[in-house]
Amino acid sequence: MLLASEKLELELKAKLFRGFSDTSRLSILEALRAQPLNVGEIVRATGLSQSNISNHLSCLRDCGLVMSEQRGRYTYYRLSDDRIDSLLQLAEEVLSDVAKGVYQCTRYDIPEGASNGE
Amino acid sequence: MLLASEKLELELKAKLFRGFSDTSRLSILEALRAQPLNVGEIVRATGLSQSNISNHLSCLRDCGLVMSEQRGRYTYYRLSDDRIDSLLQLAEEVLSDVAKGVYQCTRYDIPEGASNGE
DNA sequence: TCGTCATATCATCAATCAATGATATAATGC
DNA sequence: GCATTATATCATTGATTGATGATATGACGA
Repeated sequence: MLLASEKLELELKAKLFRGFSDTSRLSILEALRAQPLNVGEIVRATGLSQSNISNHLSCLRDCGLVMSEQRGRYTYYRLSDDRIDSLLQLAEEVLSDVAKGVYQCTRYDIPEGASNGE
Repeated sequence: MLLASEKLELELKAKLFRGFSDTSRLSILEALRAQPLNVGEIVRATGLSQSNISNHLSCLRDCGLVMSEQRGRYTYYRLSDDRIDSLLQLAEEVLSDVAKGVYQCTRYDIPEGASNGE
């Protein structure tokens, strides 16, 4: 059984991870790893729709994963902290090493450029 | 725009994070951080129902976050890798430091020496 | 073999979530 | 002011997900 404070911690942690748990948000985060971008740039980088991006960005902001800054009519977004980058990095390592099973589950056979390019 | 292989990587990463993105699963993982436990012990540690736990455990196993080992009629579960622990650790640090906003969103009123200033 | 304990699975229902298209706001330049 | 561009918000819809209770499986001891 959990104390209220522990429960709250769990909820926060879950919320944090939920920020990472969607491919659209992940691709936004990946785009932002390199540099801050405005929304239009993110749209172009990810190929997702503007409203979709905008929705996810506000989710990411709520989760504390990104910060935004207004410049004229552009809104620039960046990762809120280096540790966000570290988390993504660590996840990659875990994936490539530990979760071979996950890879196998969804193994693909892509010659190259197969599957419609989107 | 993403290549197919990048898209797959994103999906795997999202799947990995999804394992962490639910309070029930997180409390299971937290329980397992200290030591391997069987299902009944996890049920007692978390206060969740047996079938709920069992469902989440199979999800966690599929995601590669935990491994199971049969011993008689008990099934013991443990974290599949130290980096799972590191991820949880890092998430805690990010939370306590970066995501003050998240804390504020859900501020609670713990009497003793809880909140840092601001 | 029978009864019991430990765990897994299944079906169902409710809740949450993501994508979309339409529209709103707000800054800019003419 | 008006048109344009950049971004945010909203409502709707479909999909995914989590909790639950019931039941199934499988190991163990009597």
